[in-house]
Amino acid sequence: MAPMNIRENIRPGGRSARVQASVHKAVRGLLSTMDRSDVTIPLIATQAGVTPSTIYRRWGDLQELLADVAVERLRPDAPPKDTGSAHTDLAQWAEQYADEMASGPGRAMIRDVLASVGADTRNAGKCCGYTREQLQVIADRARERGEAFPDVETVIDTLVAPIMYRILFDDVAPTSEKVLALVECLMSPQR
Amino acid sequence: MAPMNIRENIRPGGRSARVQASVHKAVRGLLSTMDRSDVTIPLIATQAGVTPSTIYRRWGDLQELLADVAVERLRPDAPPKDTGSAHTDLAQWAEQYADEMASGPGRAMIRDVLASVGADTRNAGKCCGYTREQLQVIADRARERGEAFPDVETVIDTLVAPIMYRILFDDVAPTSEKVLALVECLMSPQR
DNA sequence: GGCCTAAAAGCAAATTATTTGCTTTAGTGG
DNA sequence: CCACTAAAGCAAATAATTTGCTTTTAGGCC
Repeated sequence: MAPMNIRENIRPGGRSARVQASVHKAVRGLLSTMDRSDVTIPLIATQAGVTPSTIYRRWGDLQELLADVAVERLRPDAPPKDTGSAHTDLAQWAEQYADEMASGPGRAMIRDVLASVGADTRNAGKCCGYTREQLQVIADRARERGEAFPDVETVIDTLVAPIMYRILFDDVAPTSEKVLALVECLMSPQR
Repeated sequence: MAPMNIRENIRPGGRSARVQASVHKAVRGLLSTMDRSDVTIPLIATQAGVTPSTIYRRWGDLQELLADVAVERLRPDAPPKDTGSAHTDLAQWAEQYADEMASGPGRAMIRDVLASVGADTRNAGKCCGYTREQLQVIADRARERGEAFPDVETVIDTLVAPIMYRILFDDVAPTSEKVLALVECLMSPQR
């Protein structure tokens, strides 16, 4: 009933860390090979060289585990590229964001993250947080350069939210033109 | 493996329709009583007076069934209220939409809908379709009155998407002021 | 280093959910 | 009214999940 929560502080070299790593790796491997509906906890356990009960006790159920893996994969590995101006920084970031999120694996990861209910793990919140951080980097860079740049929350409302909405509900990747138009609308002077 | 798909054409008075109705009713009843993680297919089957295998064969798994029920509950039961002007029509609709979607049951239903993968049932698409229809009614009314009104897709990008994004990823209901500000931005003359 | 402790993992039995082959029933069209 | 088909029931087989208990492991302390 009450699901597991995933501990935040795992000593880096310890057994917990090794188990977590091998389970995550097993999940990634299996998801890349087979249909998600065929991935089960006993299967993952076998792949990871771990007993199923370990996974049940640590993650609670498949959904939480998939969400945990997805959040990690959705974490950006680098700050947005510095292209010389805030406008092009944002445009480039947005195009990449839209592409990644609209891809098959991207969509699956978003679904996994949203489907997990875990009130304390706040998976969806983490993803949103990553996006905010990335946008903040662009915003800070703009300020250093003395360029005008809208509030990060405004960028989320105007640019990120529509991209995500289309992907989630319309099952459509916004075209590059559409994304650029949204960026334009955000960065154009009359704001 | 290959999940069930839910038939579109069920003869109204038939046995299928009765089974569907009693299963849906059982799901709604159970969801209102207990935690969603305690709701299982055997339980629903018992409540509905049906065998579990019937549910498995028709819906495939719990997720698909919950999504099926959720889509039905998310369908608006009436067109948006006619308040005399497009601006107020939209404001009123948006506030109600935000409230409903941000409520506990609303969020749960959205999650259920998004979590179901069923490529042919297109649950999320249906929800989005309902929203479009509602907005189109407001737009048509505006046109009849000779009022200016933005494109429905623009309304989705500017108003609906941010509301939904905040609910899904930030776990926050947009405040009434925020919603009204978005409406304002959409309906203000400089667009 | 060796011992103690707590946390996490393994194991296996019990429970519960899911799948499946076959039978029965209800609705439809001749 | 009878035959046919689609969906439901039933029950046995399989698979997943939970749980109590045992074992291992890493960290802290002499």
